[in-house]
Amino acid sequence: MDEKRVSVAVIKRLPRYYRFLGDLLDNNINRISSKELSKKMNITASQIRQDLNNFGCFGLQGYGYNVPNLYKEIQKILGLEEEHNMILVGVGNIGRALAQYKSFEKRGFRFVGVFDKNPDLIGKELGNNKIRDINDLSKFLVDTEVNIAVIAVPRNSASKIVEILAINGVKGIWNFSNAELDIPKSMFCENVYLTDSLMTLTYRLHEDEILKKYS
Amino acid sequence: MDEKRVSVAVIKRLPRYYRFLGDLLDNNINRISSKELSKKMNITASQIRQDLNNFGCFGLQGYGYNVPNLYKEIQKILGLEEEHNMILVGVGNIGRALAQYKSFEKRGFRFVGVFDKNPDLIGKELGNNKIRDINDLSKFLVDTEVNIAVIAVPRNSASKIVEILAINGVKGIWNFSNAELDIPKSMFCENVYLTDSLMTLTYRLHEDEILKKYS
DNA sequence: TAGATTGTTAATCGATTAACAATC
DNA sequence: TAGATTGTTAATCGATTAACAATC
Repeated sequence: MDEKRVSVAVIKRLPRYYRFLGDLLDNNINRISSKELSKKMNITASQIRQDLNNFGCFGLQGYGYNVPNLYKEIQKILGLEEEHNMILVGVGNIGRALAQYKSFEKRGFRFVGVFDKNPDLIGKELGNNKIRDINDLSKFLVDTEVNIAVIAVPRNSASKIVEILAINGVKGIWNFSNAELDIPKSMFCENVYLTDSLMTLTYRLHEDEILKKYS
Repeated sequence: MDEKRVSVAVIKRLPRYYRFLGDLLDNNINRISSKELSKKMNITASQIRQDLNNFGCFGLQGYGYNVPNLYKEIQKILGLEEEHNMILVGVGNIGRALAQYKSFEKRGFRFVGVFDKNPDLIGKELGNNKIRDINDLSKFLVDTEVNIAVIAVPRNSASKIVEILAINGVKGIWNFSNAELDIPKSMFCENVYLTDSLMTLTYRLHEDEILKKYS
């Protein structure tokens, strides 16, 4: 019944393919072989072909791949042809930045609501939205279809919000809080742990020293 | 000569261990076995022990791990005991959010300089910093030790900045631009591709549909 | 047709998990 | 000492790479 799942590693590479193909398009390159692309992307041609063949046969033997076509296919695979209604929960530094990020609109991501609990913020403008009271979130979700909730609240407020989202059928969470959210199986959560990312950088900066010490 | 490198997978898990151990500390839990921790973190106990033993023997047979001690060790491994001087390049939405992010200070990350090319912004305050002219970056780096540069400029301005950083001996780059930076071997770059992250989420939201289609 | 490059199967490599002796 | 749990070696699993027949 279940299709065999595509591995996380593959899925994480898809947006990168999409970016490189976009660049090729911008440069009016119409055709590319896995070998050429592999050189540009610094991965093996085998991996490219294997990755793509999880989803279909997009190439042509003896020719390679048609760039506009492959670009379009990956776009479809990534779900970028659909419109995505998003809400923002938590108008802090990060939340504010995301709400004002211009490129989202272009790609069909639209903030349809913005929420915070701070009375000083409620009613103020943010991007195209008036900031709403977080207490009205549940009510709002009844009337408006929302695909993705961007969570940018402090660590300990996050789980309560997930509950509300779950009850109201929001399927996707883009989590910028530092919390490890407990998500029902019907939902999907993509975490952006900024401090984790920064820490892996500081690790690398003194890796040699550390490895010498513990060896 | 070279120590055997620790795999990326392990390094990416370290900050997560650090977070969980921090929680345990907050709850005054002093001792934990790999088995208990594995249950909390939803990974295998084997993996925890394997991961940690890349860096040393932090446990005690028959007892488990001392939480404060292990926390401290991971802190050291991640390089969090050192102070980190950062600069921000690019005062857009994301840059501004990062510069104002409070938690950095607490953990020893300090913005010592903030740069942009926009004359309207130069001279204005951002956090504890006056926004400087990007043209003064090179000069600034001669006088000030900088460990990490946060790059939050548009895609096509990024590579020029990397050049300047490289010449002036900045070792770490935390890249928020959409560009794939070409980095000299002496430097380390941690990328935060926000749109990539969002795309993997939209992929998941319609994965079943896509797999059915291509199966 | 000859040359190129795919899609796909098979081989290799590395990471995760299991098992267990060492030892607190 | 008996029980628990580590550190570490061995087995398994999955992902990456290589090879090649199919085919444009």
